[in-house]
Amino acid sequence: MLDHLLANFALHVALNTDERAHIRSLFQHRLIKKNAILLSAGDVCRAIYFVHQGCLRMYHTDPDGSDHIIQLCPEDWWSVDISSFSGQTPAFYSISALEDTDVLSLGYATLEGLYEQIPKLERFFRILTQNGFSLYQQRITSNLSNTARERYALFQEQYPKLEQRISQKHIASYLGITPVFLSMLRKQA
Amino acid sequence: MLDHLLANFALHVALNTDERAHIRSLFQHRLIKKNAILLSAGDVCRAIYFVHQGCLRMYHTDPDGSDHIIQLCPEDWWSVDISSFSGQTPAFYSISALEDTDVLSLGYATLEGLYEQIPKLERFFRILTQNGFSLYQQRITSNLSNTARERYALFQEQYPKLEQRISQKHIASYLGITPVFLSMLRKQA
DNA sequence: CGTCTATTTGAATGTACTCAAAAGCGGTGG
DNA sequence: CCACCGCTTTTGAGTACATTCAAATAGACG
Repeated sequence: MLDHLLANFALHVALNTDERAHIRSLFQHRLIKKNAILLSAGDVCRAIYFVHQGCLRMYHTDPDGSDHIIQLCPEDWWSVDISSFSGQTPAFYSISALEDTDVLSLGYATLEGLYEQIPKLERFFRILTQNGFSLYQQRITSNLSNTARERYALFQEQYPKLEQRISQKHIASYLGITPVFLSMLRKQA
Repeated sequence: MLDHLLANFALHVALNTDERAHIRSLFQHRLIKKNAILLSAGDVCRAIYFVHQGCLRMYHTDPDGSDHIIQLCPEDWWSVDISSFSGQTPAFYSISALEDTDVLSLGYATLEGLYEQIPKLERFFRILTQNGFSLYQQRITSNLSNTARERYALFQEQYPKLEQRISQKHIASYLGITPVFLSMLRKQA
């Protein structure tokens, strides 16, 4: 279970045996049942989550009551409301599970301590954040220049197989269209 | 000129006199004329830019030839194609000046060296990236849940006075609508 | 099974776009 | 200093993409 996590760290920084053992000892395992809520908007996001198996969604519920998914997190993705976590302030987003999901979590104080103990991790999370930053830029650009049909095709490329695992209404929410319209797109595809 | 820059660093990390002097010595000043191009898509983004005065835009030109602005950078903002810069690979975005603009630039190798010399800066840029990350999340959420009219109102709040400085077609490009439609929205406002 | 939610289908509507033409504005050169 | 050229903005008509509403069907879960 922790091997996936360590492999993820190894993508950007080299860790020795002691460091790996230390990191292993700090992450906590949690099983999140399908549809269970890991973070509710308004609460403080107290941990970052690494998805070992399953899938999380991070989303915002607007005043009309409709959800908009900002991030889908299948295996090996990190999920956190970064603004809430880094300032330990109330969250704008909620996080819930789309399938039964195994997550490894790391609390705020623990991570701040880790930055002191293993400064390389500062680098790791800077790079991780940069990559996410870059992905969001591409998504904005895609939302500005592509039609719903094109964005749907991109979703299928970027998340292969995920379409079979989660409901259409969640895909529609990620794409920024209505489930009704997605159904129509699929019919004509 | 460099005081704005140092004040920006001071927002997230504390620097001593020596460190400040060292940082001052490494940034280079450049004046970018209105409409001049600082980075062309396809080239490698070799530096990060801090805007001292004026305004930059970062944008993508799609296959149809239309531009989509991903970021507007007035005074005290940082601009860089992060993906191109961090991997020193060809850029997806271009950067150009919307007004005559004073920028302070820091080259790739210089920054990597700085991370070694002053590890606190790793922290600074992690936080800077986290903040940008969070802003992009909000922009995606806004694009998904708000109409063009609402997004225009948000733009006016988020960039007060900027509307008077740059052309409507660039505002439209940032909002993801056509200049024609923006003109119509303003008329009805 | 029965209930609840998700998906499909169709019709009417709305938001934003394209195309085209006119008007406004800014810079440049004579 | 004015006239001209090119680019931006405005205006209007017609169109396309995506939504809402409503009802029927299909699936999931206890």
